[in-house]
Amino acid sequence: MRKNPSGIKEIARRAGVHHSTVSRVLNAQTRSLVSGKVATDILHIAEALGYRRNSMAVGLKTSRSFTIGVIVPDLTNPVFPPIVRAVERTMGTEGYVTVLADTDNSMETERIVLDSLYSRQVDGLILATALLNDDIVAECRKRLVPFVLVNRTISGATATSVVTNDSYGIRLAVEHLVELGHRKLAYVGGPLNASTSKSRHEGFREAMTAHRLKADPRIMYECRSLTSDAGSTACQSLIQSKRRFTAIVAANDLLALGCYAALDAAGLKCPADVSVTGYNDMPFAEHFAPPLTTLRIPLTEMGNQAALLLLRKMRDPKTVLPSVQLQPSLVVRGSTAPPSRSR
Amino acid sequence: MRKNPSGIKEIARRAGVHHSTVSRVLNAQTRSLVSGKVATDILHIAEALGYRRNSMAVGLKTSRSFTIGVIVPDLTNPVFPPIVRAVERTMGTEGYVTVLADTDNSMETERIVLDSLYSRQVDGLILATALLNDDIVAECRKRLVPFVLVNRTISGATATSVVTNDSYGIRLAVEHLVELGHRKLAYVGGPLNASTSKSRHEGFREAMTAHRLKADPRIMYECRSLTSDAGSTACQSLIQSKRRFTAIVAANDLLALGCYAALDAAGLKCPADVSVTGYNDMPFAEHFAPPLTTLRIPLTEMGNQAALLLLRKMRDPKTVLPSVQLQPSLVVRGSTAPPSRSR
DNA sequence: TTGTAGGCGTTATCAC
DNA sequence: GTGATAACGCCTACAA
Repeated sequence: MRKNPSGIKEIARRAGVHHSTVSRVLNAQTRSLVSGKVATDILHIAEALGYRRNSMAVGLKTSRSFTIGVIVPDLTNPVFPPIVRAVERTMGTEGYVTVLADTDNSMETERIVLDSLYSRQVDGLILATALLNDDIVAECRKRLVPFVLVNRTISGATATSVVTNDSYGIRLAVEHLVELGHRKLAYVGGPLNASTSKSRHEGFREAMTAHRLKADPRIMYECRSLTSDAGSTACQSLIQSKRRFTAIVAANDLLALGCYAALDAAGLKCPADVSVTGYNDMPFAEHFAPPLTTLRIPLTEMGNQAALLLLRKMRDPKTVLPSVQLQPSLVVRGSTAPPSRSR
Repeated sequence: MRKNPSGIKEIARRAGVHHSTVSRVLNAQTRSLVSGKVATDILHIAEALGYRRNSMAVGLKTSRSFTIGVIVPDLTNPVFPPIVRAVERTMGTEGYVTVLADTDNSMETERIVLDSLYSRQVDGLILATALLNDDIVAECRKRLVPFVLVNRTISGATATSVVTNDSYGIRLAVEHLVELGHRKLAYVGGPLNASTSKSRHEGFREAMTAHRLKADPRIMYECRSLTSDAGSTACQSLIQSKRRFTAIVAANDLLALGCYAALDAAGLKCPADVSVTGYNDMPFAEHFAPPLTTLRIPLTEMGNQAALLLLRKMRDPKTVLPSVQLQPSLVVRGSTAPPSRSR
């Protein structure tokens, strides 16, 4: 009255061999140690029994779970699904399974999640949640779990990460607007404790300086979150400040969307009165009203690269892997136009 | 030279007790069996050692992994992230971890994924991929894994599922259009092997009949996939057919978006020339040009309910759980208006 | 080429 | 209340 009538022992019993032989056959690497006939026999029996190896037992023995964790701050932010999907797929082809965790932007739930993942013996981690100085990352290091950062990195960039060149991206946006004739550019950015927001912020200032324009801090906003609402609020203040501006550089598509709303509410037309640029080229950005001029970042590519790096790191934890930086590209659509004379 | 110097045995050694005692303390349920003093001692040591229970060992022993799988056809379809997120969160509070799998709409990868999940001893499954008669579902049944379907169900609805009332939703759309004065309604739907598409299709015909209108099969399309491209192609054929219609009922927001594109390409204005309704109220639908009139379905709620049902089923696999049907609600925005005189 | 034996970290069932 | 021991399903020297 065995519980699982399809374990390795059961197969051994039916094949009339010892279960260690079965084990060898069932592992591709050691299969060659077993005589061809016995091997095919065993394979057939296993097939007939619908045998599936018990990964918990394997994991316990080998202390490898073939599981990785990916942690995102908010899956409903359209940036993440393509990344997660790419990671899941790439890892899947190598036999890894992906545990997804959404921290809802909370350090505390991130810590809980991390604990849960550790206790599940994940072989590696992909973090899309890194802040500039991030305790969590420090802890991953201490625990010696291979990990790679994606989208954001930490200060000093001392961990291997896959990010895009954010300051360059913003520079492209600024240049585009300047070429259109804009001189008074406002900036609506995200929280400066994330590398992306920080680099974009800095990129904005540098690009302005490079064009001998002034990055006026009075028309630069730092939103607390990367949401449409936050962008809307910022843009509202901007309008109420009565300072002159003919274009808004937003550090994120959602923020840009918020700007749309605020402009609209104030009776300002985009792009006739005010041009707006976003960042990320999120899905469907081309369908917005107006279609959003923004920076495309290769999300799927980021996911793939991150997975590939993690795979290498898990294979050989000692190697120091180079970080990868991908290039954003400007996608010009309907939200930018030459400045209006009247502003 | 022990490998993991923070296992239950190490704690036992330091506390000068047997490791089974430690085990008892570390399990909330059995803690009361141990004397208070010993218990707190052990807890402290565990804390100091940064002890995390090894779930693989626990799983091997108890044959419960505290892991569930959620399988989606395409994570970049904006319907799924909110569902997945809700599932992950609800399961998380009960100590379960969520493995995400994206099948990319392929039965074959779904089967592979499923195998991988089985071998990981998942305690339950949430499937967002069900087709009307679905081998995969049949297999889950055979394997006796608790599962619940979400969004789509199977024919006969013989599995517990959390879905919305799709035919009712489409009826709302039709009624809205009829009230605006439309009589010639075209329909752009999805593949009929999914319950959602089928119910919406039927809902359309029923609603038309109920209003003494004809659901003209010559202006009803069945797209092969629920993508913007497919919708665009369908709408293109519709336009080229030269048949009269003043409104399009699309069975999905992405299809509706495709219709936007095709109308635009043909020089037709929405809603002035043609009204369009979608389905799902995907994120940012209100930002489209024009803002999309569509049916809102409670995605987060669906995820939560599915998780809750699964939790109950895992607790007691014998109970037959009732399916849940949620109601969609019409969100009227800018893509619908009274029909133009000239059409 | 195949069998033997021990153990991965934990829980469960005894006995003390 | 606590300890001893076996077992979960599998892998892996080592022996034969």
